[in-house]
Amino acid sequence: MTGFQADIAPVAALMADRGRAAMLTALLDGRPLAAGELARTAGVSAPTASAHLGRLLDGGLVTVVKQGRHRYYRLSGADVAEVIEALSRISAPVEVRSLRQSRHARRLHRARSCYDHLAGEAGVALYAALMDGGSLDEEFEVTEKGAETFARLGIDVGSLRKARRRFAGECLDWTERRPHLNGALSAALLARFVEIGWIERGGDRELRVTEAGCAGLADSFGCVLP
Amino acid sequence: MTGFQADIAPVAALMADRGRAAMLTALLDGRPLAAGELARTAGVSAPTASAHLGRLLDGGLVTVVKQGRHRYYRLSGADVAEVIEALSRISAPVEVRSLRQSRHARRLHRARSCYDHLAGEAGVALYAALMDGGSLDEEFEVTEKGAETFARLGIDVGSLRKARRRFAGECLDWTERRPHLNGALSAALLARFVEIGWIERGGDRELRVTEAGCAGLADSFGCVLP
DNA sequence: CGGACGCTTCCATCGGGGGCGAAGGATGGG
DNA sequence: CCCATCCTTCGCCCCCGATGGAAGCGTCCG
Repeated sequence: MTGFQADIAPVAALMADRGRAAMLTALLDGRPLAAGELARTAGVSAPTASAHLGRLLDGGLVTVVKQGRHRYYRLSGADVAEVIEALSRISAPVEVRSLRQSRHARRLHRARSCYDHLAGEAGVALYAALMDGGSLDEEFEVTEKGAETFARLGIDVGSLRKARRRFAGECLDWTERRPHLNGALSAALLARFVEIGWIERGGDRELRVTEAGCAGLADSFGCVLP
Repeated sequence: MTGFQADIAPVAALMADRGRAAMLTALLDGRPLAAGELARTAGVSAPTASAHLGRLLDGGLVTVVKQGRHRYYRLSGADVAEVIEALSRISAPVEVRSLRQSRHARRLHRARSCYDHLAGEAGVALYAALMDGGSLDEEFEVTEKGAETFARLGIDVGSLRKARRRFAGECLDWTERRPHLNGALSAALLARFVEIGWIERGGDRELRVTEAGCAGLADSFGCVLP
């Protein structure tokens, strides 16, 4: 125990900047976040955030995964989270909008936008329902049954297919660690859900499945939300 | 859990300097250290160390107690120690002389010099034995029995009494949290113990009670060391 | 292919913190 | 009463790191 010597100053220095601390705190729950989001969270410009993230990366506090043109950063391990929590315990609490914060986190977990499509528990559940219910096959092609269902919702699968964008695919959901649906189809679904009042947009990526949406999703896709 | 927000950057900044980190690590076991010692530990000048300690004090990571012309700093609580330990876990280990370090700490705990007199477990035990055995009374005066014992050891109580320095008193032992003996008498005792081979001086405040010393202390004062 | 977007690299600026020497208080010893 | 010791304050220098604008690179979209 006593006698173990470690060079804590460099790691502490990585947490000693307000911007980096905000980023690390934002990553505390293990959910990966894109560089741009972290920049907004820290309230700094993109170049500054990039420099900060580079230092955190060098120091081994975070890891990065490239996905398309995004770079998702996450804490490198639970050890790091423990340090942040221990530090929080002896630090002055700041801005007691914690209630708001936690409510926000809970909502993001349940349903959020992944750029233009649905993610979170709801996204994963919908994807599972689409596959299990036979609306999509394993090649992400719309089945006859699926086409019928989508048409009934007012979604023109034919025009979606003409878009250059990928029609549909899997996207690993970061909070659920299970895939949700991607691509033009998924984007069209979310847009339509918002149009017909099944989903409401909140601030900051928040999405909320309405009661009508809950019933509609169950009715159309056999999708039951937790 | 999630949603708790704290301003960790300022506290982390206090640990982000190599010198301050060394000071905090040196204080990890809860033992108070004087500013000068901390300066040596950190390898910086006295003014620099003073500035660092001032910042640590402002930040609430350490507390200070004035004792004479010394200022003893200690960690303000177990919370702080936990942060340092958590940080150590994710930091690169440094200089694996940990065996030496821990041995040193153990020795200081058992017996060390408190400037010119004996402290640590041995110091506390000797003081208790002197009082319990009736060599000193409650006014720190030497009793008849005590005078005889001191004389047999070759200590001239009379000349000690002539010194302007305080003859004897209590000094709170920082590791034991119990008092040990202070003043001219205590200094003379330590000096004499070294002369007659009961105690050997080591580096860095270390003292070691020899086998002869163990027997002699038990014989002369009824002082048994743990 | 051209435009938009996300992110990074390069660059110049600039403020704050670390460093020590010298001097000033405070305390204790003789 | 003077000196030694311990620590702090003051003053100054220096350098690292934070910052954002402009430009470069890869990716996605149409």
